[in-house]
Amino acid sequence: MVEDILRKGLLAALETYGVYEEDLEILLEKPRDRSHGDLSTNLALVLGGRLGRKPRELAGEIAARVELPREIIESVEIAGPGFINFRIARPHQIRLLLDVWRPDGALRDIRTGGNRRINVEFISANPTGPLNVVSARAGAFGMTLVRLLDAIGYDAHAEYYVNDAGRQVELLGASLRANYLQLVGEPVAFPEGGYQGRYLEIMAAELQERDTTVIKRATTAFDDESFQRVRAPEGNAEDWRKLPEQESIRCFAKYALMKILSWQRETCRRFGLRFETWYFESELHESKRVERALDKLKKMGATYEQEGAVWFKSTTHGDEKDRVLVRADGVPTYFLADIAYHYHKHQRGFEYAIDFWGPDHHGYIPRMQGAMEALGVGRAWLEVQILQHVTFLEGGRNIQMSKRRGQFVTMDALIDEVGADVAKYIFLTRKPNSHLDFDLDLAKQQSDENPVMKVKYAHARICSLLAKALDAGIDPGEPTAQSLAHLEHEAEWNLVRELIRLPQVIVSAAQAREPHRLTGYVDEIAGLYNQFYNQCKKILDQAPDRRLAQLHLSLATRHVLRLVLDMLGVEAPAEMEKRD
RNA sequence: GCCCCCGUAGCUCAGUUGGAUAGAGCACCAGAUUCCUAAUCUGGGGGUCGCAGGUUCGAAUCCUGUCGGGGGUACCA
Repeated sequence: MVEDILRKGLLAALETYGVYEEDLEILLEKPRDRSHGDLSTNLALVLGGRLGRKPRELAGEIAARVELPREIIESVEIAGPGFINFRIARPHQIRLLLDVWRPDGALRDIRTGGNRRINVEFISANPTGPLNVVSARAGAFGMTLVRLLDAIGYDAHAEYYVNDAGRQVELLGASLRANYLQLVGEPVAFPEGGYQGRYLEIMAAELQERDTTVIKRATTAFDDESFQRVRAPEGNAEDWRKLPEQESIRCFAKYALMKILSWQRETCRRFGLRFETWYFESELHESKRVERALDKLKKMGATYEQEGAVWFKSTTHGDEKDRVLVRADGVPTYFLADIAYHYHKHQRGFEYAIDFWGPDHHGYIPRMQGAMEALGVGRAWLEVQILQHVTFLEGGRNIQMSKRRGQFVTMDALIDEVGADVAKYIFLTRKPNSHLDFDLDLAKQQSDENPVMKVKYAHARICSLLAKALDAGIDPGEPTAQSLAHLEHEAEWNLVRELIRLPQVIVSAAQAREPHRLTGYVDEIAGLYNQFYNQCKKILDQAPDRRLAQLHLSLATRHVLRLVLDMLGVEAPAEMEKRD
């Protein structure tokens, strides 16, 4: 690493001032302004105050004293109030570019995670209806974060938690049953707070028309392992109808759950989301993990009883008030089930867990981390990322979403209308905790206002150029230091400088949990490539040396674009339809 | 009341964890195509970084206060 070489050289130069490694951290950063070189340090500014020296003078002395390999650092300059700027020699920049190109190069060096297992849980929507667009943002983030963590050497595991137990599922069953009874002319009162979406009416109609085949087909959709526990109840809707009310509701609920989960899973698949585990809450109850988690908390002395309920002393673990674990009527709260779930996550061998939650759950963080602390796992084990809401605009107007009223935009509709790629890309242009206005009209337009198109186009352009080269009998082969030594134009070097940042961009995006740095980066690359392409016209007509260098630069650019687009889950097309 | 997020160009947002003259896209103005895909490129105008203090060599960034917008604050799920 160039940074390491610089640090070493600077530290050696600092010894004369009695300043050593442990005294300060040497920061090296890419100056915003290119004329300030490739890397810059503020060290003289920091040290100036401490040593009672004028920063600019000190910088001059350090710059004169520092010994650096000429073939790597071409120049050392002082500038401004006392910055020391370094320029990386071009041959070394080429080495760095080749390092990005090679599979065993820089991208292997950033794999420092030691294969430690990290669980990343996202979406985890209630199984009471089709996934809505809010889940799409969580999906885009979660999946990209998983890939980022893998890229820096962790073993990241995508997980989806299914709340398939409890009241809401019962309510779902009751809602479907009411719809069905209505159809067969035996109307009952619609359950209070029930789910009124059209999807339940349609589901009821299906049950009425083609009972058993529909049920059978739906059941066979769940033949892989993590879904073994999802099964339709015996018989058909007519059988279920005749059962005593509670049992009847349970059958309808089971069926609805199965159907809805199959939709949700299919929607995720269409959106390019792959979960290694779908974790079912019902399993927590059946396996007695909920009780055991409670016992453990009791044993640790973290609970007390009051007014018939069991409370968790979350105030001693950083929460503002204590929370109920078991209600006075003996029913465990969701909080307790969540504790059991996360405790089991830890027991399953994950060294770290990241959860993506909606903004409505941010108040939940202290108690959840507090519970992990009380269980001896430690609060830092669980990291929670809050995803702010997305506002969807159509025709300049806000679309309000409410599941209860059955008025919401589904994730499927979003995929149908704007495409998974565009949706994912737009979601990933903002950091997770800021609000996002998603303009549906704009995303639908396949126009130049659509940011993903610029990047896809740049990729397609490179593919087209390389195909043209092959047609002309020019096979560029692999980039080499020799071929790239013929890069000349400023636009070419601007591109090189950005391409070699890839490893750092990946590391910083992964560590900061900010996948939007990838979209920013890839947009920059596409822009720089377009500038190069426009300024160095007619690549194929150039002298062989120049032509080869430019083709190799194009190959390297394509490599970087593909790599990043893969992480974003966005397709990199070889060609685009020409517009007009 | 308390907690979280946000406030940067006309609009949508970046701003490399405290750096040098605050950037990009869109919109607006002026240009570029006998050319490997113009979904592109070149140039231009446009700012009291909500406001006021503080911390220091240096603040859009950190601290305090304040104003404005959004969300949360259940023995709900």
